[in-house]
Amino acid sequence: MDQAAELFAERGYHPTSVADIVESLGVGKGVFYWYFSSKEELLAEILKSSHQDLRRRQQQAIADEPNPVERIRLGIRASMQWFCEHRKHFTIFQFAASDERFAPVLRRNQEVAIADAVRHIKDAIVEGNIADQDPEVLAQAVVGVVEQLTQTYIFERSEPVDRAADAAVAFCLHGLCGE
Amino acid sequence: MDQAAELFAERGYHPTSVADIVESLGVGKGVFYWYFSSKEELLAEILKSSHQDLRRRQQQAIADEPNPVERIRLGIRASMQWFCEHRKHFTIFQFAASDERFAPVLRRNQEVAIADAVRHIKDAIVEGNIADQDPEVLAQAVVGVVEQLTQTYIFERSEPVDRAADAAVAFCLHGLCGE
DNA sequence: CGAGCGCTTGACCGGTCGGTCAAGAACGCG
DNA sequence: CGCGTTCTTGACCGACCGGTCAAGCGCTCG
Repeated sequence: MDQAAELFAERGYHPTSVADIVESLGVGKGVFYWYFSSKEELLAEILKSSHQDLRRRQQQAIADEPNPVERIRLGIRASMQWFCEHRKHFTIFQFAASDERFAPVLRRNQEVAIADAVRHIKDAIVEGNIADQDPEVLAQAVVGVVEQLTQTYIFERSEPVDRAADAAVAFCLHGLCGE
Repeated sequence: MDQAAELFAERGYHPTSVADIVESLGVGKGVFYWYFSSKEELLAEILKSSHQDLRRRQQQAIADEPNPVERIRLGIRASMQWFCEHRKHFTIFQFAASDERFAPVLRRNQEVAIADAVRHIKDAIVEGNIADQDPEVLAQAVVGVVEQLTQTYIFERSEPVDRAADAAVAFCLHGLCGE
């Protein structure tokens, strides 16, 4: 499944044939259809498992951190680190978002991620560290910043994750105006 | 070309055949290859012209506005308005970003958009309305926020553009912490 | 009128794709 | 060893795709 993700990311979903996948694995075509009912199901499975993996990483990173703002900072950092290590999944996510068959799966995954973020934002609002605005809007905006900076600075320019993560955190906390 | 964009957005690039496109136009296949050398060139052309259209809209919106922060606000608003009216192009952009053949074109387009934003951010820094940080990072972050909020609130939840735009502007200016 | 050219048609081609299936290998078990 | 189950193979199928091209339409201009 990991090998298939690699191929999907390199060449795109449609241009990668089932024949390509099984060949790169050195197995016959039958074995593919023994474990997956279709090529479509394979991609859905990749989407699901990578989302779980990212979420696990976020939870590990913020475990036991009492300060909610610090949890957000660590979550952003962990997410960017994960994308850096799993660049291929980023491309796959982008494709999936553009395909009507996979967009719903992706949307549900993102709803979970947003819900996670919302919890910490609410905590921070209660503690008075974050202004009292709609937490979901804030969470969506944070996700947007993280994805954009990840793509530009980590993938396209290969800058260190730390630098990009610090920039993302700084913007998310204080926006254009600074503190 | 507009009709083709519609189909690409609805069904995706690969699943939309040249036969589908010419059929929906009620013309023969030959006429397609008279005007475009390939299906790939058609998409590249769509990418190019829609980028120009969006940029024109931004420039119209901010024309004659002396205050750089206000220009940024108007630019964000105009962009979200444009995406709202050209939803199909948003989906196409997403697909293009996931395909190695089109990603370079898209990247150049985005570089232009970022450069536009950077100019106004620099002006605002000079005037002291925006903190003195790397303007390009700020511009990238703004783009991320705009794209994410557009997708979630305008496309998925059909909220009014004004509300989404106000939320984007508020976040971009002051981040999580508020003013 | 008719020669030439820009434009249009749609049958056709070579090739590829997702998915099937009959055949059999590998293995556990009595 | 014989038998059933699980897993594996790769040739094969029908469908479809991007792209070509010989043929023809209709407009302009001499």
